Formats: sequence, structure tokens, C-alpha cells
Amino acid sequence: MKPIKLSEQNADFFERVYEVVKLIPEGRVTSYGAIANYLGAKRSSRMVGWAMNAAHQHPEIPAHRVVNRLGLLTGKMHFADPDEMEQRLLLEGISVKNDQIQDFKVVYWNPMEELML
DNA sequence: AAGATGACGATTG
DNA sequence: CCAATCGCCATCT
Repeated sequence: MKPIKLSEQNADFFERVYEVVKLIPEGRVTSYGAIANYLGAKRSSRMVGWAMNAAHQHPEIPAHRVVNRLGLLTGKMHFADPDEMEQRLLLEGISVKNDQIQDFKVVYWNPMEELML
């Protein structure tokens, strides 16, 4: 792993990402793009993924609840133990088959719909 | 400085 | 959600 260097500019963006990820309820998941969109940077979904990479340093970030738009566990290999991501999802009642979340649209949690009040 | 990379996504065939 | 391609944007080499 390479040391992750945060510029002052995106540090704020990272914090916003963490804030949203921590708000994801148990048994629910969301996508990188949804978070980016909620933060007003829907074209920077890749940066959300980058933020999650940095989030690995924070113990209370449920990164396993963030997947790509297809419900695929694309980031599982970035965990200390790749199987941990799937295991944690299973413990929350989310079915995972071959790195693919089952009933994705059912467990999907959209921050814009849930937090937009 | 220039090209490649990536925990992404939308579009097109 | 099959695959090929393009757009995006910070970071790496």
C-alpha cells in the first residue's frame, strides 16, 4: 500500500464522503455515484472511490456498504481481508453471490432520497 | 511534463 | 447489465 497523501482541497471532500457513509443504515448499501451526486460532484464518482481508499484508515467507516452502481463488490480487495467485505454484508442480512449483491435495488439506500428533507 | 491508472458511470451496439 | 468506448479527475510513474 502506498501512503495516501491528501491535499487540503480534497480533504473536505473526503470528510463529506465519510459523513454520508456513516449514515448508511445497517442492511443497506449505496453506490459511489450516489454519494458523489449527493455531494454535488456527480461526475467525480471516481474520487469517492479514492476517498474510500483513504477511509481505510478510519475504523468507523462502513466501507463494505459502498459498492458500485451494479451492486458489485468491486472494492473488496482493498480490505485487509478481501472476504471481510462480503462477510460483513452477510451479517447485516445482505445476500452476496459471486461478489454481486442480491436484490440490490431492495437494499439500495439513496442518500438523496433519504437525506433530502 | 505527459501518459497511465483507478473501490465509477453513462451511453451505444 | 453482455462488451466496447468515452468522459471524468486526483494521483502516480
